[in-house]
Amino acid sequence: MGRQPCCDKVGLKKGPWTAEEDQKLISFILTNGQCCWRALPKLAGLLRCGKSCRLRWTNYLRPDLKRGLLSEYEEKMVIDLHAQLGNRWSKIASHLPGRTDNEIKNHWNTHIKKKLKKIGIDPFTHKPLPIITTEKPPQNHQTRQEPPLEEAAVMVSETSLQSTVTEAKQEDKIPFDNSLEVDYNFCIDEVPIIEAHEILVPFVNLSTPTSSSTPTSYDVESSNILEDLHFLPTLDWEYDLSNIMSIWNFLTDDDSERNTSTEALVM
DNA sequence: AATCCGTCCAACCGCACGGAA
DNA sequence: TTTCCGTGCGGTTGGACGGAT
Repeated sequence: MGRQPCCDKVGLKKGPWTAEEDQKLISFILTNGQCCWRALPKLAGLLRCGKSCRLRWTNYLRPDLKRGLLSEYEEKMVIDLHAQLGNRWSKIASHLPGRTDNEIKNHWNTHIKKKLKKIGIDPFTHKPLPIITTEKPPQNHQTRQEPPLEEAAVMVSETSLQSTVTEAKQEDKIPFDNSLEVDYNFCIDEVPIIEAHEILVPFVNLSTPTSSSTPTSYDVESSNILEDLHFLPTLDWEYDLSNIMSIWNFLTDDDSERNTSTEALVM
């Protein structure tokens, strides 16, 4: 049967938005609120499809958006959330007030992926990348003795990942995929199941507005995330977060500081 | 100065999902 | 239950920009 296109594309404008178009969209939404996106362009006098208007609004014009590069803290959150949630950018964005899924996705693809690769971590699995040597790889992986330092560190994220996937299967009805169970490669019996709201609460607390006009801003510098997370049951959060911070030092430190970070990983 | 090349990011595209009829 | 519509989501694209040659 085929779906109808979201709008009649004939005569509609594509490409970058002009300041005039932006102004029309902003003033219409501020006056009338976000109504039916399909009808909006006509009502607002725009030669755009509704989808384009929605995207422009949510990704660029919304007044509560933060602009500019992600802070260090936000990047750390993105990495940890990606380890838990995978490429579910909208879910990740929902934990970062004022940031859009598109923005986070772009930042991941252009910055964070490179940083992770640079330190030998696969950005897709959050596991160490295979070490490239001139020798042939051993036939039997069980002969491997010690995991690289990064592997020990990223186990934190894998733990979170497993619990979140388990939860997602229950709540979001993700189709069960046996390959997931195999890939994570650790015993889920040892992993406490954490509900989503238990994970989110500390970050929600952190987002206490610092000014009434900017409800999405929060004072990252003055927050003590370790203290905020202590209420969580059964997990040694201080230890785990210290490891996360150590991973982050790998991402942000220059080479002269890297040895210090390495020491932190083996504590 | 000109060209090439890589990076970044706004915007587009197609699919999936949920709700209404 | 089925179909249709509106919206959301994630992957991809294309153009602007800046640095290297």
